[in-house]
Amino acid sequence: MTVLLPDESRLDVPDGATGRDVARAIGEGLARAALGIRVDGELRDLDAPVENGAKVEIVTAKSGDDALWLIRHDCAHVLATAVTELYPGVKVSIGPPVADGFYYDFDFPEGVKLSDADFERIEQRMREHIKVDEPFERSELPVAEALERFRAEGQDYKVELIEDLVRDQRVKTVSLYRNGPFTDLCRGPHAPTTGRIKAFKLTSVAGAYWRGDASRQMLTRVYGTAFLSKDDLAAHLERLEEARRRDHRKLGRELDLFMFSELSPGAPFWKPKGQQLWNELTDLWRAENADRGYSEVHTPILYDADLWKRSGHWHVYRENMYFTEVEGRTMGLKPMNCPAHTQIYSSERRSYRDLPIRYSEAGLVHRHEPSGTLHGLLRVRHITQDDAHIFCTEDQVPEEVQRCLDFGFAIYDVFGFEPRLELSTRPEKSVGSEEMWDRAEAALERALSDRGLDYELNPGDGAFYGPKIDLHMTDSIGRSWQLGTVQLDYYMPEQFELTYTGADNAEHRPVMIHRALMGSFERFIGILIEHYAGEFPLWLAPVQALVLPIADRHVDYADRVAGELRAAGLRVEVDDRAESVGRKIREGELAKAPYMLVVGDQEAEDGTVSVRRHRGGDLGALPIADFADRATTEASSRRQA
RNA sequence: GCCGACGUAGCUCAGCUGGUAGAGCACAUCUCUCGUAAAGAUGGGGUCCCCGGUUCGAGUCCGGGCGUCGGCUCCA
Repeated sequence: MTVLLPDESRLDVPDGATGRDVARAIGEGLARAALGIRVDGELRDLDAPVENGAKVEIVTAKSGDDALWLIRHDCAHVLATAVTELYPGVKVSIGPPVADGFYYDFDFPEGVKLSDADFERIEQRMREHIKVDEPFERSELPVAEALERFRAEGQDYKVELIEDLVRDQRVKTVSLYRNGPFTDLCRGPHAPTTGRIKAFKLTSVAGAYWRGDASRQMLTRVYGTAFLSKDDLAAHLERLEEARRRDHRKLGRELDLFMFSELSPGAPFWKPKGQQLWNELTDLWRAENADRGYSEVHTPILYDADLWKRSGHWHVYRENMYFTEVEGRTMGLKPMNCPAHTQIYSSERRSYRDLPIRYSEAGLVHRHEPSGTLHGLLRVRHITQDDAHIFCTEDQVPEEVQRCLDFGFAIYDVFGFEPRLELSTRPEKSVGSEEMWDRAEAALERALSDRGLDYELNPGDGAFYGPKIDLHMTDSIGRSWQLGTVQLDYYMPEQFELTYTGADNAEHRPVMIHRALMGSFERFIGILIEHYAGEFPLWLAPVQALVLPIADRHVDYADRVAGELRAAGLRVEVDDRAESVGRKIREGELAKAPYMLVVGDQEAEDGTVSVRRHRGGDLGALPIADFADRATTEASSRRQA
């Protein structure tokens, strides 16, 4: 028979040939290096047979993700091997490869608690299994036999998995993989032997629900990662270190931006420098909203529970809201701004001539996020959304949605974020007619396709009241975040009986578009801190220039310099402590001050400043006015170079 | 909320099997007046997260709570 190779050439191989046979036919070296095969796009074991006419690609260490997937899957099995040996009576469940490594979920016997202190012992045992290079042997077993086997071993989770396979997919046989003493129910594929794992490390231990279901057994998940070379592992650990170095919680403390108190979990306290950052972002937000036809509003945070009953939040979201009694009335803190904006909308009679009406608000909402989910600025209970609601006619929806997307792109562009779009459609639990949803989804699709935008489809992931487009972006170290969302809403206008008078002099229902682009100021700033590693562009930097007098006699001149620069609109501080210049520079660098201006006898005499750029070193002396020009020009352009 | 770990000075952390708490940095005072990443000396500073228990005695052991961290679930 014949197989097709990636370079389009054909290769004749005997009938019934396996991937290994194909590799061998190409070259003995390739066969030795092979980890698996990709047949017509499907990843398989190296020893799996190939079909006549199939496209066959040999996966080696150079194959990137495929190779990593295989050895990480292998490594998960090796982990389970070591754990089952070291902890008799442990039950195994599943152990897949994931984005940066793999995990395996275990159910340890009563009384056994695993912690990362146990990793060394487990890793040692894993190394032994890798060193002896145990082959992964695949076998097919009739379902009945497999069930009997795992029942006898007390492996309840495996039994459940097989039972589900029988029920959902009507399988007759299941595949098992054995490596050394360990046999696992597994679909595969695997690399030929454990020895192909060239570098691995267990990274953390955590709880995880069996099958992701919070009502079921909590298992112990051990995370690890594996690579094809020690260098790759080292590079990965270096990346993790980089992420830790950029952690906004650490930088927030070091740069004096914000803090938290045990007395108000999930609610940041903004210190003067952090507030400065916040204000700059607010200025950007306000200017852009004004340019794009939004009217800024400001609404209360506390409302009678009746409002929440009407908006539906009481029924769906009560558990996550904060309530208080006020003179016998139940009042609730708003978890969203939309009901507030509907109040303004419906405070007057509206004409079709008024639409679209666009209300923007830096809306303060409170959501009782579960305690275990709080995470610095990225997951808070006190949330300031860059919110807006657009009330428009059905016909205006596509254009308004496009305007929202353009707005989002413009904001992200300021920070150099690359956006990615997802369209989410009607979920199972939804309100409104089939026809309405079809129209709404079509409107969103049209908004996307008119702009020629690529997007991913998320069927069934929309909000209960309407479909949405989510805006995701990637930061400077490759992490993806969901920031913005543009949602169509046909429900809230109905609930609040919003109307406008049409050209036909009849009452019509407007459509509401909810949109947030940064998501929340808190989260967005957290992401910015990590994106810039605390080294903000000049326009955002809380302190733009530090003036460093060399000796006490230069303080007057330093104050004069600071005064002139402030008059030019720059944020400047003078370090007038009786410390050495070396010390002041060191601390200025650690505080990531964009500019440091050293002034001594020479500068005072010439009316100059010696400019030092953060990370850029000494740039030489400039007249004060020249530096002011340079810095104000730089700060006035928000867009990244 | 669930699983696990952790909570000691402003920060980073040490404190063995229970015997009245320590370092570096930071801070204060004094001396030094300094040219591109840390001058020197002296000193102050603790409800060892909170509540309860065991004990002659608890930072240390036990129980409960709160918070933080890593995950899981959740994010309408």
